[in-house]
Amino acid sequence: MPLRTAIVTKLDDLNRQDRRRARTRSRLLAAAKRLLATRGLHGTKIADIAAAADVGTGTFYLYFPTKDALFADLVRETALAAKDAMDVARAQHQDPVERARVGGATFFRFAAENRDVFKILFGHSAHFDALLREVHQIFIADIEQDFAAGVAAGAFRDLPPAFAAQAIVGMLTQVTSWWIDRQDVSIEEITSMTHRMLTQGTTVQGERA
Amino acid sequence: MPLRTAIVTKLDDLNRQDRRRARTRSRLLAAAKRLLATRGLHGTKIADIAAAADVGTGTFYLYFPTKDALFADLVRETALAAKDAMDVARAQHQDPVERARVGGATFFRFAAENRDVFKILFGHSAHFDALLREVHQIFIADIEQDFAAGVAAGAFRDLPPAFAAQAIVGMLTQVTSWWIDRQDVSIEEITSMTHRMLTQGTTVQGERA
Amino acid sequence: MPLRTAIVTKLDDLNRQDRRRARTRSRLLAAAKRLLATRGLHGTKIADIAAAADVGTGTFYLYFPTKDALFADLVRETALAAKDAMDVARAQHQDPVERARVGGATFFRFAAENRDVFKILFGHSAHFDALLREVHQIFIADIEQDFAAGVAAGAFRDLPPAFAAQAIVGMLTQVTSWWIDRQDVSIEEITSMTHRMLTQGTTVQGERA
Amino acid sequence: MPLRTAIVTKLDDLNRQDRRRARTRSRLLAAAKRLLATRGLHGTKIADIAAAADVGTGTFYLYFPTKDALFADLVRETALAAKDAMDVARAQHQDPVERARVGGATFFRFAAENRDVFKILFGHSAHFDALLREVHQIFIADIEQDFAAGVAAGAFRDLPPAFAAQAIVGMLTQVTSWWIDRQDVSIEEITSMTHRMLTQGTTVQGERA
DNA sequence: TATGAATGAGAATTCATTCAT
DNA sequence: CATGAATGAATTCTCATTCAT
Repeated sequence: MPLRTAIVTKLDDLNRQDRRRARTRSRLLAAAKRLLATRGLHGTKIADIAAAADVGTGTFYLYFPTKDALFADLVRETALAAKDAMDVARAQHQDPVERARVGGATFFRFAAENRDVFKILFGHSAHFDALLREVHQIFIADIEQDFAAGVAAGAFRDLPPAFAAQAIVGMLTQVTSWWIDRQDVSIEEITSMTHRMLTQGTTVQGERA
Repeated sequence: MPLRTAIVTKLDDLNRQDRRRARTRSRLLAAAKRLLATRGLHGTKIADIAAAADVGTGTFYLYFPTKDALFADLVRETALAAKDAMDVARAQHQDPVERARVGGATFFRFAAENRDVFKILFGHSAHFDALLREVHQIFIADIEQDFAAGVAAGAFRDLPPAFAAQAIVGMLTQVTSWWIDRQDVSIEEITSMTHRMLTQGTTVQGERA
Repeated sequence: MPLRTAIVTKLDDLNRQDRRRARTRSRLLAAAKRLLATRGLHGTKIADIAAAADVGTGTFYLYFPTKDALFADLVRETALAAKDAMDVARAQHQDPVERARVGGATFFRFAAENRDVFKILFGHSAHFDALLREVHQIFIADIEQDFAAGVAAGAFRDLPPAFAAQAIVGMLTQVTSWWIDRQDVSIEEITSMTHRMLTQGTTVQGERA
Repeated sequence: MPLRTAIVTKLDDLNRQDRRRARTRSRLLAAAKRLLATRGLHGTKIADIAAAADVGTGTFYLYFPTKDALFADLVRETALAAKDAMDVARAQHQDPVERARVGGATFFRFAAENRDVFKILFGHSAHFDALLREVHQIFIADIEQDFAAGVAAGAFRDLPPAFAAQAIVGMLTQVTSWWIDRQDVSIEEITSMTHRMLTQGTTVQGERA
């Protein structure tokens, strides 16, 4: 065999190997995505992932050092892909409000196209889903009712109360979660800022409809 | 022993038993609250909770069938207490906006007074919490920056961008989480409603400052 | 109160106490009998027995030192009662064969009247009942078939094969069980004696029909 | 590597794996056999079996879901092996009586060669085995005495009373155990059949000595 | 490289028994 | 006497990770 051919063959082999590795890796990720979305991190065993990806248990460790590492890779890759999509969309606009709008729209669209991972990312990790929903519901029911009354009274905008309640609870809980281990912001400030933001919105009055 | 005395004694016994049981139960809940807040659910062993409550391991099982069950009770009881506090506060007012304000304020105050449980609720101790924060941060950083630019440009209200970003992400993610298993709302509607709510707020323009 | 009356009262009290104790004891035994027969020794918890007897858990220990002790009492009392019944029946007869007959008849009658305890005693203790039956069945099926063929060929007496197979297996297994940790009898002797006993019976030929 | 070789290697691997699994499984069974025979089912811990088989604790669970399952497999496999041996022996003969004889002889021989498992089967190691023996003894003592008297009186064949008592009790108890959950046979029939079988044996009178 | 049997530390869970009331 | 809450030693079982083939 001529030297040149040998080298080319060797390169081909390397490429084939690489492609093979990449394929196995994504099969593992895809299998994990499926299982994690339904069973949660704790409920998903490495052996299950390997079996679902149709590789041996040990093979898993040739691609990921631990289960957590795979999980982290999965989550990070998806988050970065979402961010990229949002960046691309926002780059089309200068206006801050417009940028915010397309950012949000892209986020939602991306979520729709990646339900599995988003369930892991933002939906709560399977095991306590039911509980968290149940607890959220306690607050949401009240807010929904109050919001509907406010709409009827002409005080609140005409948004579906079920939607508004979710949005409000989302803001309250995230802000709480953020604030809870900070010492530098007083609760009064948090209360007042959240109230302004919820009632009046982010945009300056009159500037926009 | 006269009959009357005997009956009273028996009733006393029942009450004593009941009180004793109630005491042990709350000691377990209190101990769990402490441990879960710092070590997370996975990191807290049942034996640890029992030890911290100063009871035997087996005693735990006289009150809760599993660790998850205790966790669920803890979360539920706290949520209901928060709801009660909010109900009391809201009952003082008729005006929908005012009711919303005191509701929120009470929620935040309650969170401040029950940091331990809220830390558990928001998973500030979970195993992969660091990862979820990291990922959230990816989105928040962008939004914060954009929001700051919008404030500078006079488009957005003068709210701290760090706060606003949290509030926005909270709303987006909760709405996503809510919508993700629903078929009956289109993503365009979600996008548009969320945008209106975020930019213009809940209250009808002009009616309020 | 006159002395005499006081003494009588005291005696009455003692008797009442005794009767009360006896009653509680039999309620515990009766409850245990019921539970043990269905769930087996291992599957029956002391707390269950106490609850079924409608007494407190601790009360159990005022009557029996351990679970095994109750079990032993139950079994021994029943066995001795059976033995007594058999003794009474046998005492009516001089003839060895007749004594054997009424002994067996009484044993069967007693078993019929004390199914629960007999299930514990001779039926195999619940947990492995199914397995032991399954295994017995392996042998019994073969023997039953062979026995039926032997009856058809005029070699064996006209007994129901299903019955005969049970009887044969019972003899084989009990003899095996008895012999298995003895060194003083050869297996050839066992084989030959068992065969003689099974084929020719216990009674001397010709003497009886 | 030529395709043929590759395939052969893969097959070899599969066989190797299979053989390895089979080896581990029998080591576990052998270890269990040893321990169960001496310590009984309850007294034998899974960790003990694994240790005795020189494998890790977890390995046990790769082969048997529970201790009971291993026990069941052990018993079943032994019973089937015994049945096979008996089948082979019986196949040599046409005559029903002869078939019965070699069947019994083979059963006994098999028991002698598999004392360990038979000890487990007959519970010679169970927790309350001592109790059951004690109780059996109550009946056996009487029967033994009566049988000896019957032999002396010339009514019963000259069989060792200790042996005969075991054989009789075995038949009685097995028949009882079989009959105890049946509704379709009267106790009088059972009594009479058992008596005929015990006294006259299975073979037709006069036809054989 | 791929495999899957083997590992064993670690956690959950049970329940006979005690004992303060 | 009666009670049933409390105990904790003892066991079972899981599953991430290793490694010989």
